[in-house]
Amino acid sequence: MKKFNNADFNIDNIGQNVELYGWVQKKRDLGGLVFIDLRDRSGIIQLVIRPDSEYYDLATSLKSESVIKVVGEISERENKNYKIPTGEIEVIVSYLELINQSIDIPFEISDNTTALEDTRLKYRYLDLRRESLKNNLILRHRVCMIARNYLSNNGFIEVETPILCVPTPEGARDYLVPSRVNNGHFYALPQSPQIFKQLLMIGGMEKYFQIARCFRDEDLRADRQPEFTQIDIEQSFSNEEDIWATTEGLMKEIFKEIKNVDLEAFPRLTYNECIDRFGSDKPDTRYGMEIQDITDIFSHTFFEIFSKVISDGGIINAIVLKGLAQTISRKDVDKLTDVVKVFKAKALSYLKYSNKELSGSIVKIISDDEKKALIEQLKLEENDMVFIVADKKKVVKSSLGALRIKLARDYHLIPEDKYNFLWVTDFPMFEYSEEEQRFVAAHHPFTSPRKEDLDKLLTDKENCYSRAYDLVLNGYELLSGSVRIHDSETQSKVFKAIDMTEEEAKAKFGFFLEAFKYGAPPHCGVGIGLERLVMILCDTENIRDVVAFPKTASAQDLMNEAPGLVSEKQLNELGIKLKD
RNA sequence: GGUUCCUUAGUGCAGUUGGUUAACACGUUUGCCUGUCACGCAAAAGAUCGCGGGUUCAAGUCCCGUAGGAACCGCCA
Repeated sequence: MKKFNNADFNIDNIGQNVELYGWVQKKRDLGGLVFIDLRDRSGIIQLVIRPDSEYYDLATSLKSESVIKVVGEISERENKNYKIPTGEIEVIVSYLELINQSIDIPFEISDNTTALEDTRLKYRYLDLRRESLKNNLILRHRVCMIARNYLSNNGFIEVETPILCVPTPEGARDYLVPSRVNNGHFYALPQSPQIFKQLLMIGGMEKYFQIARCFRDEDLRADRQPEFTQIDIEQSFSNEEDIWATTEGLMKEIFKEIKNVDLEAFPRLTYNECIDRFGSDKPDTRYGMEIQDITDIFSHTFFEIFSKVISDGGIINAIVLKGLAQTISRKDVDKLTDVVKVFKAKALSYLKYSNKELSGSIVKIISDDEKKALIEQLKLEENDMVFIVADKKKVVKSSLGALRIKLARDYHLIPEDKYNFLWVTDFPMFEYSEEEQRFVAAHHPFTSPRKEDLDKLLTDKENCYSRAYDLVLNGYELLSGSVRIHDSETQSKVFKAIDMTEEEAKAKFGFFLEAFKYGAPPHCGVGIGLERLVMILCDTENIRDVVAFPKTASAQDLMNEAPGLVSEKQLNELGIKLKD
C-alpha cells in the first residue's frame, strides 16, 4: 500500500484500500459515530469511525490540527456533499494512528478565519495551512516554472550572481553586512543584480536570466517588501523591440497557463503622455476618467485663485465622474478633498451638471462663457460631476491621478477580470533631487540616453530622455528596464551629468567602466517584480499574501522577531561599536 | 521623517453623556447524541481592557507618553 493524496480520490475509487496522512481539519462527534475532515495539501476527505471500531475512543479524543495516519476503504457516502470535490466518498477507517497531537490553535485554519493579520503573521506556519495562502504559494511556484521553461527554451541561461556585493552610492538605501575579515568594510545586499548581469553580457553570456532576490532598505508599502524577487532578464545584440518581444512572450505564456487568457499585443504610451492623461507613470487603463486640461478656458478669468495659478505658471485640470453627481454628498467631497490634499493641492473645486445647469463650489465665481466652455470641452452630460485642481503641474497631476483611482475604487468603476498591460516609454533621463541638490539618474546611471539627446546630457538635463521603459499592469509597475549604455565614453558622460567626478566614478565603478573598454555588446534587459505579478494573478492587493514569510510595515518578522540583537562578542569580531 | 486609523477572554468583536457583576459569537472543557459536513442540545471555565503616567469621588471610556499593527506622503537609481 502506498501513500496517496486526499484529493486523488473520487467515486471511481470505491472499494479501494488506502493509506492517508494529514491534519485533522474538523471533528464531528455524533456520540456514536465520528466524522473527521482530513486535510493535506491536495484537499479534504471525510473519514468515518464507527462505534464498534477499536479506534473509536482515540478518534473522539483527537484535537484540531493534529497529524494522523489512517488506513481504510473508500466508500460511497450515504449523504453526499457536493460542496467539496471528494464529497461523494468517504474513508471507512480500519486503522488510525495519532502521529502528533496539536495543542489548542490560536485561530481557526480556514479562509473564513476571523484572525487579524498580525495574529496570523505570528503563527505564519499555521496561516500557510489555509487554502488561499497555500494556493497563492503554489501559483507563485507555477509562475516561476513557466518563466524558467520559457526563458530556457528561448536560449536564456540562468546564472546566479552574488548576494554579498559592494555598496553603491546611487539608488535605494543599501542593506549592509559588516565584514569580519576586513573590519570597517561592508558588503551590501544587492538592490538588483544590475551590474553583474551587464558584466555577464560583456562576459559573452548573450542571454541571461535569474529569479533573483533583491534587497532595498526603504520604507514598506502594501506592495513593497524590503526583500523581494525579480525575474531578471538581460540580452545582448538587442534593442527595445527585442526585449519587449521577450517580455510579451513570457507574459502571454503565463496568462494563458494560469488564467487561460489570450493577451493582445501591449499598447505603448510615453511617460509624458501618461502623466498628462492619468497623473501617474503607472496608469490603470481599465477605466477612463482621464485628466483634462482646462487651463485655456480660464486664461482671462476673474476668479483670482485660478488667474493667480496661471500667472504663476501653474495649470488647471479636471476629471469627470460620469452620471454619479447626485450620489455625492458634501461629506463625500470633504473626503475626496483629503485625498488631493495629501498631494499638496490646496483645494478641490467641483461642479455638478444637471438639467443643463452647473452647480457646485465655484459656480458663482466663474463666468457664463467659462461655464459654457467647460460643458462643451468636457462634453458634460446629465448628472456628471467635475473635479478641478489648480496648482503647479506636479501637484495637479499627482493629486488628480490619485483622485481618479480613489473614485474608480469607491464607485466600482474598475472592470474585473481585465488585464491591461501598457508599455511606458521615454522616461526622463534625469530628475532633480532636492535632498542631494543635484540631478540624479531617473532610472539608473547605466541607462542609455536617446541618441538625439546625447549632446544635451550636460547642457539641458531636464529635456533629456532615456531608453528606459516600464511595463504597467492594472496600475502596478510590473517591471522596469532599459537599453544600457555599452561604451565607456557615454557612461562617463552620464556620470558627469549626475555630478559624479571622474575620481568618484573610478572609485565606485572603475571595474565597470574598464569592462566596457574590452568590447561590450549592445544589450538591454528588464527586472520583473515577481510578487506584483503574482499579486495580480492571485487577485490580492497585499504583497504579504504572496510571500511565505513576509515582514510587517516596520520591516519586522512577527514570528521570529527579526531583526534581532547580537552579542558583544559578535560585535567585537566585526569591529562594531554601538551608539549609546 | 510626516499624516490618519486601530489595540477589550484563545480568536473576532460590543461596551451609550466616565458609574458599581465588561456583553455576544466562534473556539476550548464536561455531559448527552449513529449520517454529520457552519452537526445539534445542556452546562462550565476563560479578561492584569497593549504598557506607563495623569485628570477625577470614580477611567475599558477623557488627556499625555510609549510599544505593536495597518494605510498613505516623503523615500523606493
